[in-house]
Amino acid sequence: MTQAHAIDLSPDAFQSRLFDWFDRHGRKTLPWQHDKTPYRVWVSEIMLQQTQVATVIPYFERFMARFPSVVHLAAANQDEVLHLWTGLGYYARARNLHRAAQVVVAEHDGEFPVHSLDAMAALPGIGRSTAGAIISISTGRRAVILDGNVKRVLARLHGVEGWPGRTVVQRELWRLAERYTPSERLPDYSQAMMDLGATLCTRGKPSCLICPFADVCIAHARGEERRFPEAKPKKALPERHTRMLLLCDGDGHVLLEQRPPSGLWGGLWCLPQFDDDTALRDWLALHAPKARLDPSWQPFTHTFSHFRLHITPQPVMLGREATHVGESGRLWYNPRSPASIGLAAPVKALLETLAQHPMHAKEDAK
DNA sequence: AATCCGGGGTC
DNA sequence: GACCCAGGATT
Repeated sequence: MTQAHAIDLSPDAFQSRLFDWFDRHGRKTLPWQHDKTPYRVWVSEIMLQQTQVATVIPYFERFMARFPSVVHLAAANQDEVLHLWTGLGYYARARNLHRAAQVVVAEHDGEFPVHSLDAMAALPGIGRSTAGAIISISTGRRAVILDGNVKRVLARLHGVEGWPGRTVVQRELWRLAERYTPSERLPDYSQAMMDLGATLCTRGKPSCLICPFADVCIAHARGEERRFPEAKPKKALPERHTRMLLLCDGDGHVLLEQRPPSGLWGGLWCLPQFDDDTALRDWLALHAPKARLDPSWQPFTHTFSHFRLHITPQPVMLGREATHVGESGRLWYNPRSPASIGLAAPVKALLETLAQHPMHAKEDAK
């Protein structure tokens, strides 16, 4: 995690520009933006976790109509809470919401502990950022938020490198969020930061031309808005192995099979595949008992989005003897005069290799 | 401190 | 099907 330059913008100047933008362009009429009680703000914040505003609105209104207060919610059956959540997803949120309501009633006399960030964050489903949002928006007391929107804004503004899941990056973003948070207009500030991220400093196509911070934004100066914040590093892909049978007849034709219409390589033509050498030999014993196995070719790797496939090509020569391979979903392919069919990428590569180095009955393949 | 969990919308 | 989205809980 590094920052190339420090930007030349004091917290005062930052807040001034942000409020000016918010007063003109911020969202102020969302259902949870009037009557901003801790209860209503809490429910909205939980619903909005990992869920977009447009999706949440009708759920929020139904929820408030049925459970107007934390006492109503605490007294409800979990089934009914989940029923009102159906379609919103992440149902653990609803279970935590219900449990937290019962804790608030049982341990806090039905009042959210908004005077303690720690007490708020101790409630099920409420973490540091959500606690800060509830406190700042519903009470106006100074509390810091750092949700996905704020992370994106700050990472771009300061050119903060690294994935925000990493501790050092997270710590730096919290430090910046703390630094810019004012002591006045807290409800507007929290809302403005989220609005900026949600409507202007968006992930895909940020509207830098109308951004109040375009002149001081590190990411914009570099023309690299899309690089911030960095995406989660892709973890090592699972490994799988397969053997691909290059079954060649006396005319140099190769047996192909068509894949099922859906799934991996759906509908494409492919070499017969086997999990291991035994399965391949069993298949040959059944369909081409007189075939001769050549030495297998050098294994190579094909990478999918979700796993890596190690492929060992196994050439097999047929003489003039008859084979017992059915016709359905199979064809004999001539590598030197390719047909117009869909081929899986590694299969295409193997067939091209075969076209350049045809196997002969008495010659070992490479 | 890093990983896990997890559902709908959108392109 | 990949990727995104107002994170928290778990280990």
